[in-house]
Amino acid sequence: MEETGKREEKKKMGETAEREETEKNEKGTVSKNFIEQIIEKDLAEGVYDTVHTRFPPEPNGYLHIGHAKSILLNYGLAQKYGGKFNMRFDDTNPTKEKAEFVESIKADIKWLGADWEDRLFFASNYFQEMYEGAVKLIKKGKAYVSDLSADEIREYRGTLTEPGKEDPGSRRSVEENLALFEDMKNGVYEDGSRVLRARIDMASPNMNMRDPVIYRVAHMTHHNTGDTWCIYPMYDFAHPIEDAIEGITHSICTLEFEDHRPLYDWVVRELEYPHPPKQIEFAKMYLTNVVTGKRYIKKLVEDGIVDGWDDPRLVSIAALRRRGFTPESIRRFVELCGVSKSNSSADYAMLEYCIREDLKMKRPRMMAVLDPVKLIIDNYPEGKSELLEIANNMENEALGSRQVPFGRELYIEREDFMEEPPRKYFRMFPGNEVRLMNAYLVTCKGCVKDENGRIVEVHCEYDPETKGGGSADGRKVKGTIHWVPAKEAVRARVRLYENIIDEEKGVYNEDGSLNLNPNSLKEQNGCLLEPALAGAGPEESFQFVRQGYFCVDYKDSKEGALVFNRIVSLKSSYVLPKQEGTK
RNA sequence: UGGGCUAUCGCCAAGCGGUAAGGCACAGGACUUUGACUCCUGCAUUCGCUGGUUCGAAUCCAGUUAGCCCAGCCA
Repeated sequence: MEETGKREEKKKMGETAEREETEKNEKGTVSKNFIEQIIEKDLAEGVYDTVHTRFPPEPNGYLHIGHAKSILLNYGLAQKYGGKFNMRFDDTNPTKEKAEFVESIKADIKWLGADWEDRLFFASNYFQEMYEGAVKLIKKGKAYVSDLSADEIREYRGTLTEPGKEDPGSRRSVEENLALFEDMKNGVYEDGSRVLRARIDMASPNMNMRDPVIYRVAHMTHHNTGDTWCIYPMYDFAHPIEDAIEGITHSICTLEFEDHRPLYDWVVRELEYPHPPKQIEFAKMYLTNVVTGKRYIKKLVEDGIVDGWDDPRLVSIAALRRRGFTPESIRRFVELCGVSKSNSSADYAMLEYCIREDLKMKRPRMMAVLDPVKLIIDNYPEGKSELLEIANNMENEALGSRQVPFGRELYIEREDFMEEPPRKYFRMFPGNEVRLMNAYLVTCKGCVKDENGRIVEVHCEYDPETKGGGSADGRKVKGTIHWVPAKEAVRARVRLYENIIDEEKGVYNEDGSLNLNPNSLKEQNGCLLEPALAGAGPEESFQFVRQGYFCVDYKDSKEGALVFNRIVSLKSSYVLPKQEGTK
């Protein structure tokens, strides 16, 4: 919502300043991105009277975070200007497309929250109109059938610095072209033997304008049209037609298509579409140090390094979802990144910020001990136990509370005890008093080790007057640590992730292979959770107090055998000194 | 070496001739029953570089450098 901000003008600046003022929203975002500026200008000047965008993926793979930006941009623009957003599969090349991807792409986009309502389209449903468009071009003398092989076409095209040569097919008559194209359509020719080219300018400095191929022969079953066609339009010819048919106003694509815009405009002009759509290019944006290449991910899967396209260390939409990212967090991320024309790549820290921000108030904050060591409260009566009522989220009462059993024997985090603490360590060490979160103040009395010197028990004494964690006499403790009851705790597996890429050295090695981080996955098996977590269901997420945000893995987690993925750790300004110990 | 595009803080990004927004990250400090959160504070005399125009330039002009994209019958 824009703030109305009708304040009287203290400045004489007039409208400009006032308008800028009203652009500010609560989040402090001030300006419009360049696409919004173009749209508003178009609307103001009556170039268009509505906004209609689309997301046009080819169904040839899985969507990743980079696509999310395009999806959300297109959808967001339609929303913002009260227009429409279409979902369209750009399936003009049957050799690369599969129906299974159609479904996964739809699922991902739905999950992200982009709503195409009833406007789900396939470019392949426009093949007839595209064919007629091609015939129209031929009749206008703007297209011709070429006999050149792919290699010859490349040769004839010239180079970046030299103009191309005329294709011999270019001299054919309209009638001959019509007949030949008809034959192409009727399956007379083999794949690759003939193509239809647009007649533009073989000497153009823009390679795309050197009589581009607009139709090719491919005897192949199409996932949508089956064997109806054996000629298929090329992207450059098909896309503007698709946009024009659907009444798209602003056809947003990425920077690499800038050189294609003259061709896009040429097609729309030659085919005389009354309301020409406008192509606008923006810079796609990625995260630093992530893997998105299909080949690379395929290899990671084959090598057993990841367990599929949705491995939580990957950044496909499915992987982000499995890791525990929310649609809201991704939307926020895309929004924070902005839209521009300069190639850039965002810090992963920005994404982490977004998910922490989203989950902070929404999810319960529970206690889970990842690396447990037993804590015994020597002066707590043997056999006694009590139920503590603990708020699920101290900053959000609406999340209610749960009960946690408390007794003489608990588990705490191994790293929350040190026999010989370094400076500024204010967790448990002999003689120190700390708070067991929401329970009691306890004073550490020492520990018991096994024959290898490994600590097996930590001992302490509690102050019965401090139930709930507060002290009657007002004394304060520096440390508050989390715990779980020994008897009632629930076992779980927890996966801790680091970037799959070794960030020090970047994504690729010199030989082009991936520079993998061997520690990208660390699985902890004997984690202990407070009992309230026992019923956590698939994709449910929690803050594990002092540890981070975790999400139940929907693939591997089962009732009684919970598996959690760490979405992101909490920020921390404290670095635990290196422990030399039994490892 | 042809054409297109881009250069503003470590990472994003506003700015559109009137004297460098904001976010992330980072660093201090306050608060704290999460070393979290929250809250303060700090963080580009300078906009790739060089000239020019102007009272005034990140914004205009000229030149220069760097990066990205284009020679698929891929999208």
